[in-house]
Amino acid sequence: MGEKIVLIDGYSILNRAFYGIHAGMTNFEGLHTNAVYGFLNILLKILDEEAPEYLAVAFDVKAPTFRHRLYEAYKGTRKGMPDELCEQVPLTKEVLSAMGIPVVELAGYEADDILGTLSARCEAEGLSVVLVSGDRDLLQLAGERTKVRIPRTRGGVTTVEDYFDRDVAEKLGVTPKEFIDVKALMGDPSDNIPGVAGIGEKTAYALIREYHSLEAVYEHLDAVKPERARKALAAEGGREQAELSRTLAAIDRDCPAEFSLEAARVGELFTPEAYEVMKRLELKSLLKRFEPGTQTRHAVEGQFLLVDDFSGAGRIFAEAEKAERLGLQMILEKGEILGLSLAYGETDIYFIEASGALTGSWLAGKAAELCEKKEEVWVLDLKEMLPFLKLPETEGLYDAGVAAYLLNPLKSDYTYDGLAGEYLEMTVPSRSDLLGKSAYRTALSENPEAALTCFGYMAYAAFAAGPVLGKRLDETGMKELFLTIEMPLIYSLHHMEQEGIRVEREALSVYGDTLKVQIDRLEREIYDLCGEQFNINSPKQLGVILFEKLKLPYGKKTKTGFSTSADVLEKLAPEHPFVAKILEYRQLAKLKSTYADGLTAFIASDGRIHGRFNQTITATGRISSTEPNLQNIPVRMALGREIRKVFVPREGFVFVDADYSQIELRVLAHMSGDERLIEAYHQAQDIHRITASQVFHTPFEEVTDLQRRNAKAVNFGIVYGISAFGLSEGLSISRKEALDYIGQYFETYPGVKAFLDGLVAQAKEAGYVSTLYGRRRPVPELSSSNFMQRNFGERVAMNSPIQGTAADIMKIAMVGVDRRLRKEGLDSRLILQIHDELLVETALSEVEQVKAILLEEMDGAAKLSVPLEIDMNVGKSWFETK
DNA sequence: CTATTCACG
DNA sequence: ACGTACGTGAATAGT
Repeated sequence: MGEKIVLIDGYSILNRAFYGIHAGMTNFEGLHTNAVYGFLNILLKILDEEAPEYLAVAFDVKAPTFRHRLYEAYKGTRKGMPDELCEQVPLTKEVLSAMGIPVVELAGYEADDILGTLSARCEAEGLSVVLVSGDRDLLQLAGERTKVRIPRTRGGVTTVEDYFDRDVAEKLGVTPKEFIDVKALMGDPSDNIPGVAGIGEKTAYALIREYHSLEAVYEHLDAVKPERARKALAAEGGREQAELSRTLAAIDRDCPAEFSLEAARVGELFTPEAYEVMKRLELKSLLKRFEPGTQTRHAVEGQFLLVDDFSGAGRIFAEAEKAERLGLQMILEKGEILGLSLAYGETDIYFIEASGALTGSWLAGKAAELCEKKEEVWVLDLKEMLPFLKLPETEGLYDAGVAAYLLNPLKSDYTYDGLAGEYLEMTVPSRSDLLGKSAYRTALSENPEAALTCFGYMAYAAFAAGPVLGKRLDETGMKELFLTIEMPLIYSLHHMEQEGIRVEREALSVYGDTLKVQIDRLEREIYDLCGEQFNINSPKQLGVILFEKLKLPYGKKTKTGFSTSADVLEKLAPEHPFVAKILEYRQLAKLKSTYADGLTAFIASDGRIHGRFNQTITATGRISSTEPNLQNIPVRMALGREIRKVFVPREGFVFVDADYSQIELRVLAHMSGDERLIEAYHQAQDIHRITASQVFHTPFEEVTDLQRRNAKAVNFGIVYGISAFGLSEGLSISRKEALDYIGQYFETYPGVKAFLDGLVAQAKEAGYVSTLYGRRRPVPELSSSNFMQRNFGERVAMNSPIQGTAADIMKIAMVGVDRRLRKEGLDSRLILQIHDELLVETALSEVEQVKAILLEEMDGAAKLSVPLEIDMNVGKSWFETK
């Protein structure tokens, strides 16, 4: 067995990678990195599979080649490459150099020629050769000991087609050498080579299959069928064109490329230099493989077992019961149970498929049993599984995703592959690597091996990462937060999702119809006023009308043109009656599309909307609401607020709504320990008025509305992480005046200033800030070299502990309220949380009891140095609870 | 798939 | 000189 060399066509693989992977991928400095990422993924995959002794990458040089001299219109590789791709070429070369992989280039020749030449030389030395390119032209180089590999990336999944000479013959019906003559006849549209006019791909292959060469085709021209092809070949200049095309298509296998085999010997690829480059490019999922000193572990996927019979399942359940720790994952899709994955040892990883008598509900029952019995069970996304597990709060059952969220709330998701990479130093294929975009059910029948791998890793990642997550939570002081707030909260959120909220479909539809009438009227009026029709919903078209046609003065500009946002338009309204119409149109259009029509689509068959409450989205610890978002139902404007009339309790129930009054400012008072601010809260209800009184040195009763408004804006500013610019925008005053207010505020409340300064200092030193309950938010922006980013980091450092602590308190209250409603056997249920507000659908007979529970649990959630005020309202709709 | 806009706390 | 208030999600247009 001889040695092996892998030769890669750099540009063509970059090209494939560029178009195969979402193009928006950039690093912190804004450099595009998607092609580099894709290139490296393909490179590493090939290296894994081939384990070659030698490796080199060929690139085209941006200069005319011999082909351009022969044929002027020749297009070649580097024409028409987008800038986003061009800029990644030097990055790729940098990575390759850091990995010690030689790059071969030669002016006047294409990468194809280099590959052709090097493969010929290496073959002559007895090596086997692997050529990697995205370009099928290379098939002419396939040989007995030369394999051509063509990777394709589709939807993030890379598959590779492999060709030895016999594969070319088998799949194309021509030999690699004959392939050149096929190209001579058909030309190559991508390189602008026309071939013989009138001969397409099909005919070209048919001719060469029959006659085996261009010469032979012309020797037997009289016999050529069909007639159409014969005429095309015989046409004037046809043969000359074919000869030229052949010269252009033929890869030069003897060009003067400089190459030393010894330099191409594969050494340590995962060098510290390579690690540094990866880090700079922020190719995070690749980073692990480059981490100095750590060896990537590959789990043995072959040991995952698929089980679909009772005796197998029974044996696994029995074994799982004995294990001390379990990773468990129900595989769910569209409300159905497809199966259950279990992992309880490094090699005990199983997927039990729901089929036949081994039903989903039986599996769910067994899974629930395990969760209840076992001391330590780790899962991913418990909330999604609860509708099937039907478990009450269960000790020893932990959500690895939620744990990982606490450890780093900035990640976009908490999927098994990320957990494996981050907490197990293990590179495992992601769902999309394995299954592409196909549904679990489809994958299970069409690609059971990949599906098994995917499902197995889910349970394994939870199983293996669990203890690591637990340890990290301990080390970071977040274990209690996890166990006493986040884990119980999963059940409360699940309950709210199950419960849903009743919506009057008819009333919502009437509301939408009313809006439609108004919108149509406004649309006509707008067209009349400007004398033409256009798409009012298009900021681009609207900008043209406003600022070019009507020549109104434009305020702000966005990256793409004029800003037409509401604050700009409001300032413009006095200039032209048209502007007010636009604002009104926008408002109504928003209400109709997002709320009237949008909400209707979510009304389930039980007449209720069951939205989702997400626990692992926000950077600060708040929950988020989706499908639909029930946390942004209109309330500020009268017309929008009307929509709340369609949210009603079921028969015999009312809504009890409770909200914390200014919880964030109270949290600020407590956390800062500022004595005057604390005292202010003990004195009066109206905190903005008292702030105004103290900051502007005015007796409480004499505070003007303007003073109060200003103080309120400053209070907001403080919570957001104060900046003079922001405050000046918020109040429409000069930066200097804003700075003045801030100065006065800090003079009045020096404790607040010290507190906020301390937060920024702590963030700079430790890299994160914390809430009162130990929840952390990393602030990586503070170490940025970008001024704007750093400023942002400072505001985040000031805001997150405040917003986050308020979120913690609300979570404690929610869990408390939910538990008590159930424990006390009430029919009333918590149905919504809107950051500082809870909505309880309350049985008429339980109103007083529920009010007491809300008050006790919300007030008792935290003992701060200022009182927690709670406002409460009862109503027959969400509109009435104000 | 990104940018813009706007609804909420 | 730089150029934004903090945290979200959904609809729409347009590349």
